[in-house]
Amino acid sequence: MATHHSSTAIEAGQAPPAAKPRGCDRLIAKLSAASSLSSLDEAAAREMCSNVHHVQAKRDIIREGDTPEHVHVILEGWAARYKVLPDGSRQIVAFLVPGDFCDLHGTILREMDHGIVALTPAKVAFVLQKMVQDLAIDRPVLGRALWRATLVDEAVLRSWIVNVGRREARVRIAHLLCELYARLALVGLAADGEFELPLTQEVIADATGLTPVHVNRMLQQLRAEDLLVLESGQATIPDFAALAKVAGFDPNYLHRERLVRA
Amino acid sequence: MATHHSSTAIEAGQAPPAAKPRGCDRLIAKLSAASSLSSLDEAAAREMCSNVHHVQAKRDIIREGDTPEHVHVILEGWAARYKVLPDGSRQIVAFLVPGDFCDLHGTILREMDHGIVALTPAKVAFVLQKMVQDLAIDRPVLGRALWRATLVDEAVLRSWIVNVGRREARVRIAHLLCELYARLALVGLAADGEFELPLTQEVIADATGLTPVHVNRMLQQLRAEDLLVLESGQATIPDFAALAKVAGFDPNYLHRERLVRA
DNA sequence: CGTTCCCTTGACACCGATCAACTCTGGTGG
DNA sequence: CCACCAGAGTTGATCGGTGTCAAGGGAACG
Repeated sequence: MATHHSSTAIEAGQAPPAAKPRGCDRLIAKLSAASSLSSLDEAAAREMCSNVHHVQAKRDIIREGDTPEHVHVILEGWAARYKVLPDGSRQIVAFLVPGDFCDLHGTILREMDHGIVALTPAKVAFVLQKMVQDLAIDRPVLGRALWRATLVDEAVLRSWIVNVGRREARVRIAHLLCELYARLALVGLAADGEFELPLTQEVIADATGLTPVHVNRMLQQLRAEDLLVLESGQATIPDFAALAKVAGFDPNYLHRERLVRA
Repeated sequence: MATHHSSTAIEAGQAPPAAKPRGCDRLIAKLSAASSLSSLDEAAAREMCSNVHHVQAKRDIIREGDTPEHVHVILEGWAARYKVLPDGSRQIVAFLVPGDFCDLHGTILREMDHGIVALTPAKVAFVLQKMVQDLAIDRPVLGRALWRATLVDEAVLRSWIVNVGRREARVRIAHLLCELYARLALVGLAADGEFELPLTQEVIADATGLTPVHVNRMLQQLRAEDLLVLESGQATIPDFAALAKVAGFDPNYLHRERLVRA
């Protein structure tokens, strides 16, 4: 059900009449984070969002082994990259939020080496790979922004390796929360320490390399320390600096030139 | 002590007279893995290797926070990407072997979010970023190969998250060994189950999220199972299929179109 | 009003960390 | 030539963080 993304204060104030697909606003916010886009660039980005599909929660957007013809962009909702092991266990290797690309690498690498699943009902733009390639050539600023997004994704992957490799459970979860807050803030989906967090504890477990049971206990601990408030999919971080300190969170790896907040 | 990279059968058969810097052969082997390079492309790649520096073991090639002016390419020896945590512990997030790029992302991202350290004495090509950028435009096939290399690196990062997140110690190490073998084979530095592995157990520990003590025990176990032979920096995998089975190793994520071996 | 999904709790087992010592090797210098 | 030293590998004893298993509770949904 469309419980997530009830319109926020940020979205309000726009002309309500024309049902303009504001999903792509997130994409544009993200792409213009480094270098501001010209109106032509922005129009091109908007055109990418013209072919929108709705995906149900728990449905795969792409499967491992697929050779996608489109580049997929998350416009609304959450998704996750994941790999499954022979024993059936799952490791989530990235969370995808509005504005994120699922498979920009599909333009160069033939086959998906992992799957992408919708964690909530989601709106996903399907962009023909050819269109992306042409765009990258015709609009170099935009092309560069696309590559930039890929490289930041890579930096996030490195950060995740550190997270699962060297941090203990409680800190690991704290770091994940800090990252999600920072990334959501960048696209206007988090502010004042609050954001929607439509993740089950099992999903968090699969992302942090823990078990759901232990995630539960660690979340309780974070709540007991007043570092986190969770209620019905809404997360509140009362004191971001405090949480960041516990997590050892240094946002430099997100490469936000335009700072959102410390 | 140039103990590593004693000339192999593969390297033999070339004209020995001119001291041609064959370090770049590894680079070319890697870049031509997907699409064969024209002689012009190859010449361009060779030119990238013209400015070679020697780096001592344990010296940083780049530090976190640096804004490099060059793209660095490993021509000989091993290096590692790493991040250090507030408590001083280190997590290695990638191994770099001959043919690998240290910081192709430097052309787009300003600041390094991690350091790169030489694990052995190494030869490193310093290429001006501008040269790389021009090359990527003038020689599109080569430019594409560069991006391809970046995307494969990204796939390897995902694989590492799975490794530290969901595999137990022994299997984790086995998987790392499989990956290294496959990658080295691609550039002609591994064959017949043998390759040089100049890593201390501490380094392996930092890469797998374990302690040196436990790495030691797990390596002993792998040896006791006849899955691995280690002697003075030389690794032998008597039965790759068996090790791959233990590791749950599926090389698809390395995106080798030109298969080296199963 | 039962079913399903998710969160929660407790008892217990175990993998891997920690701490500390010892060996072995190669290198260095007296 | 031998004493010494530093770095790497090895071993054993013990501790603790997470996993595992199992059961119960609560909210949303049909």
